[in-house]
Amino acid sequence: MTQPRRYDPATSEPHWQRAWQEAGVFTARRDPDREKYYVLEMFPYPSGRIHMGHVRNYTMGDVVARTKMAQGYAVLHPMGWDAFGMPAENAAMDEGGHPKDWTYRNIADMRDQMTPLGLSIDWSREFATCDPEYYGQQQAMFLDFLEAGLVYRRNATVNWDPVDMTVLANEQVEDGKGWRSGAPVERRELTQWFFRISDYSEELLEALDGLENWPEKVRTMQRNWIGRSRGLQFAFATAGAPEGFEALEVFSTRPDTLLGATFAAISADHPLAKHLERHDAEVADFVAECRRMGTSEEALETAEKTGLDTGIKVRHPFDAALELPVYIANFILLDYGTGAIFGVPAHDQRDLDFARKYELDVIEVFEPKDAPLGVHDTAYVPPKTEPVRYVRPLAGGEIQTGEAAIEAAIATCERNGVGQGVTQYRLRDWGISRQRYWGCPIPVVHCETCGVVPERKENLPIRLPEDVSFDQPGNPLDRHPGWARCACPQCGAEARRETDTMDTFVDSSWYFARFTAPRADTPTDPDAAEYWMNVDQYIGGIEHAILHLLYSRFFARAMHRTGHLPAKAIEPFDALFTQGMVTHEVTFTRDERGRPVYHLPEEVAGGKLKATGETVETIAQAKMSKSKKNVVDPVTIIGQYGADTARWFILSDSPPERDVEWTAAGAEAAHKHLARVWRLAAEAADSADPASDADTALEKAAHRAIHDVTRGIEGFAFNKSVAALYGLTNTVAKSEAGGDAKCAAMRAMAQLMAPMVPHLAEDVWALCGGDGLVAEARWPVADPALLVEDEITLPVQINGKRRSEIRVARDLPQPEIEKAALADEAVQRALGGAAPRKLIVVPGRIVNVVV
RNA sequence: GCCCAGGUGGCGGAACUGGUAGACGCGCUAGCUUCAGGUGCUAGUGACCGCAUGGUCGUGGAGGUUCGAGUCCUCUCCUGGGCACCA
Repeated sequence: MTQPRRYDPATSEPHWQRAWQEAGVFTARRDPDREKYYVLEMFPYPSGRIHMGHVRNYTMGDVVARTKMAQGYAVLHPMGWDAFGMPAENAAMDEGGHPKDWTYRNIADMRDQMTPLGLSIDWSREFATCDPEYYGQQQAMFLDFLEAGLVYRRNATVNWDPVDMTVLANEQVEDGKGWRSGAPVERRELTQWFFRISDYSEELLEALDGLENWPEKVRTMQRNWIGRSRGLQFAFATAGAPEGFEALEVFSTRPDTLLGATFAAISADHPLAKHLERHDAEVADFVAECRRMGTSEEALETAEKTGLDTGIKVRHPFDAALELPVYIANFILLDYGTGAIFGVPAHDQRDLDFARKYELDVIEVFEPKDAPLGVHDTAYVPPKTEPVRYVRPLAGGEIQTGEAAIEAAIATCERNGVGQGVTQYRLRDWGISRQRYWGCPIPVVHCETCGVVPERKENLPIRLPEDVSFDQPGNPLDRHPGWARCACPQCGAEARRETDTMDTFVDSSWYFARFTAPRADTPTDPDAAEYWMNVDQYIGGIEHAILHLLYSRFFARAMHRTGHLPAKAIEPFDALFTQGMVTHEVTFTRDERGRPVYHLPEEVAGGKLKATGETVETIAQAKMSKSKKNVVDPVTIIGQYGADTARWFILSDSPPERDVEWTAAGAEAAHKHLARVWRLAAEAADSADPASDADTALEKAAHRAIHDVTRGIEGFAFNKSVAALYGLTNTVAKSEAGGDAKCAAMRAMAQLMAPMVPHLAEDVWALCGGDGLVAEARWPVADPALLVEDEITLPVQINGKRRSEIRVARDLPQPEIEKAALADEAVQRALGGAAPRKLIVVPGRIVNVVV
């Protein structure tokens, strides 16, 4: 290739992309002689446009993938599309057209936008979850799960929009109203399909300890989500309750506070509430009110706590004379515990708020060890590990921790025949039914004589019908004139297909396994799965910390149980990295009512609106969103500066796990730096300077960079790698070394930059005499002999404040260091002839003189 | 409301296991240079006091432990993420 005279990404980036493609460097190949490495970024939803968050995610994955390739691994780095979901249906409703066309068009567009980034992706493995070849295999697994007893049906509540006659997602509920209709949302019960993830609660919890290469915060979040708690379950005897409700089962994690109970409360969905509702108009009204609240836990917890006295009483198990009123309350969850609790206002804030509102007693059970209590508006809830004084102890000593008191209380209750200690989990079974079109059909058939019958595997995939319309409310599959009609797989009589489709989380719970054999005619291929699993490095957003990752962990276990994954893959992601968001400045003015009016960056200059000169307000860091007009389109940036500038900037500033703010100035600076590196390479190539004394220093700097950059990449601190490369650039620029030495340093630079800015790295490599493609060059290893410094600087502190420093040989013995420190002028002055009170020498670090 | 993070110069951030706070970059200032069209190079740049040697203060806030705290402990304020039908 003829050398261009300047850095010209518009020409060189497509050139090198063609060269990689021709050499087939990114095609994953199983190679028994090499160790494999599977890098995976969370696959995107095909919205139609890539955004900077994608660029960040895929660039990070690319850095890992390219580094591992250079280190000699057989790398699998695939890409696909999480293609089912509501936006496609919303688009069909808003703009007409078909979700399928919309989705595949978006996929094509996004692939076109991603290609210029020069990612090391093996595109031959690409698939979309809406491909019948994919979701057909998912249906096959569903049948296997069903047979293994991992799937069942039961009633569950959904958000129901009474005007649109449709089920709403939580995000479609705004302030308790449907987002399209504006009608108040109701809770409604439907029979739905569930995966038995709660059977695995304990295992999913315990296995978290083994996930050492996951962020601790993700493990903590999952631990809390699974929510194992030890408590007491027992039955209150009721008085004045309808027949069949002589006992009320309650669960409490704080049985030690039982003597402070002043009321009992049940969920609005509790069988007792449902019974009462049929005979009591007041209860019916209240329960209906509760059901208008929406189904999310957030909605329940933030709503004002309300209740209704049922008139029913329960007898206190340790004081038969004491009767507690039973309330129906809007903050009790049916799905957790037994859907009924006893309230202890003194030691639970929600219970206290409730008690104050309904003028119930507040009875203190324990108080701080050395102070009397007196609960007013704040419940006393010390950590369970803190010793407190029990003034109304159920069991155990007077002063004990909550933990000890709970265990003592459970033991006492069990001995007295009042219930038993049980372990509860917060984790609920995974409801996968969706009353929507654009999802994977659940492959079962409803037959009048045989009941619910699994579809035969040879009939899979059960394809979505193409002739559907979205101009009417409700589920198009339900409305479709012929699709649901079928023959019962068991008796052959006419039957009806299930019209629910699967939650899209199901699609994303096994795609990583499918990538190991994307065209197999079974869900997975045993040999491929054995070779490629597990994912060595998984990278994605922190917003998936709980659901997606927990579901995938469950799915991998279920797949193993049904023979689709080897035992080693039950924890499918060996290492996880959660990246931060890409944010950007938001600029806005205000309208006459004080509401913000957002402006595009190009409409603003110098803090003023170009059109009117009005001063704009700014928010420094906000998640990019269309409505705030602060989206930076990667396609624009690539057109302006090239992909490498976008990649370099997105890696350079912030640590990968933190948010990064996109700034125009930063992008500009990134581009200038890349151009500078290119110039230095060209100068080095042209240099006829002979070898000199400076050559060794430059070689040392290069090896220092090899060490630092490698460490940065391996520790997921790409920003530190970038900083080290800036350092090397400055050193080369100032170096008096000869041409050969400079070329050698620049070749090292090319290798170290290759994972981050692969196109520029090829330019530099070619300019400075590198062999072949840098993409195929072996990763450099630092020579330890070139990393050591002979002399070091030791800071000298006087009373903990830095006052001076001394230069000493690296391995100077401690007494010599002490002598050197005490001889220092600043130390002499501080001591004024006296001996130091104390002398602290931390070898290689610091000297502290205490006077 | 509950759970999980994060707060360091004008800005993004660095600081390994408690050991020189501010690496590296942006911006800014000054100077030099120029096939000024995304210039390039050199030097300086936490705040305050001082002519200077130097000193005082400084990692959201308040306390504490330590020879020494951005880092550990207690309390507190603010910002972000998740909360099971958004993906």
